[in-house]
Amino acid sequence: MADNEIIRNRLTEKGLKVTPQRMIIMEALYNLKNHPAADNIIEYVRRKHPNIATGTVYKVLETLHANGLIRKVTTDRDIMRYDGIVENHHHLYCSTCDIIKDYKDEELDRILENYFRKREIEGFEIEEFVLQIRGRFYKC
Amino acid sequence: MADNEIIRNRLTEKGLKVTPQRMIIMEALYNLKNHPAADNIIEYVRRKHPNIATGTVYKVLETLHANGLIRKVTTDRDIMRYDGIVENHHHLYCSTCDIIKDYKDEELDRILENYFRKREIEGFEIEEFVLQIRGRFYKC
DNA sequence: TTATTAAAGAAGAATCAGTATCTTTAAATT
DNA sequence: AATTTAAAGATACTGATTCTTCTTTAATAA
Repeated sequence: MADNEIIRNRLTEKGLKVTPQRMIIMEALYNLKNHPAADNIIEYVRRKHPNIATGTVYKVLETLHANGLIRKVTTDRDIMRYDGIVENHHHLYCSTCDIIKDYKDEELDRILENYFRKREIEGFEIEEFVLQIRGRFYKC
Repeated sequence: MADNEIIRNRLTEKGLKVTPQRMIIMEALYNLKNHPAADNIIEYVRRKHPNIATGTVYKVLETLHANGLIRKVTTDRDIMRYDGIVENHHHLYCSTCDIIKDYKDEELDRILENYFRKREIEGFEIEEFVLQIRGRFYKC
C-alpha cells in the first residue's frame, strides 16, 4: 500500500474528509525528522502547495491532534512541536541543541505499567504517560 | 527562619542580588498553587507591587530558571507555566481541566534510576527525567 | 445530476505571550 | 558615602498562534 493510501485511510477511519492539505501536512509530519514546528511544516508544505495559508496549517494540525492522528511535543520554549508517531513513546531533550529524539523501550513501558497497576493514583484515571528525559548528547 | 529569609538565602547562594521584585516573585511561586502562568504571577505580584512591568516579571522568571531556582512546566498549550519546587518530581495533567498536580514517589524514582543505570542511552548523558502522566481527575 | 448543506480553506487582521532596547534605579562593595 | 554593576522600569516590538470573514469544495439527499 502506498504511503498516501495509508494517510488516506487514517483520515477516513476518523471520519475526516480527505483533502490535499491534510494529506501533505501528514506527509510532512512523517518525513520531517526532529519533531517539526509549525514553521517547518509550512515550509515543507509550500514546496508543493505554495499558496497554503498558515492558518490552514494550524487548523489542520489542530484537527489531526483532536483526532489522535498526531501528537504535540511540549518544550520549555514557546513554540509547539509536532510528532507524527502516535504510538506511546518517550523523548530525549538536549540541553544544548534543539534536537528531540524518540526513545522507545518496551521494558521501560512494562516497568511503568506494572508500577501504576499496583499503585493507583487517588482520584485520577491514567490515560498514558510520557517520560521527558533531559540531558545532553555527547556531540553537543 | 522566616520564609523571606529562606528566599533571600536561595538568591544569595546563587550569587544573585536580592531585590524586592525577585523576593515577591519567588513568594508568588511558593504560594500560588497549580503551577501558575506568568499572568497569574503578575497578578499576585501587583497586589503589593502595582507598577511592576511585565517584562521585569519575565526577566526575573528567566533568571530564576537559569539559576535552577524554579522550573518551567510545559503543557500542550502555548503558555508556559512555572513551578517553585525544584526537587525532581512528576506531573499529572488532566485532559479536561487545566490543573497540573505534582506527583512524587520515591519508589518510582528508584525504579527509573535503576532502569537507566542498567540501560544507558547511547551518545546521551541523562541529567534528569520528568514523567508526564496524562489522564483525568474523576471530578472533572 | 442537480440541489442542499456542511465542512474546508484562503487571506489577512488581530491577539498576546514573550523579548529587546534603552534609561533609570538600587544592591553590593570599597 | 561614593563607586560599580546588575537589575528594574518603560515601552516598543516580534512572531507564533488564533480568529474572522468570505469563498470554495465535497458529501449527501432528492
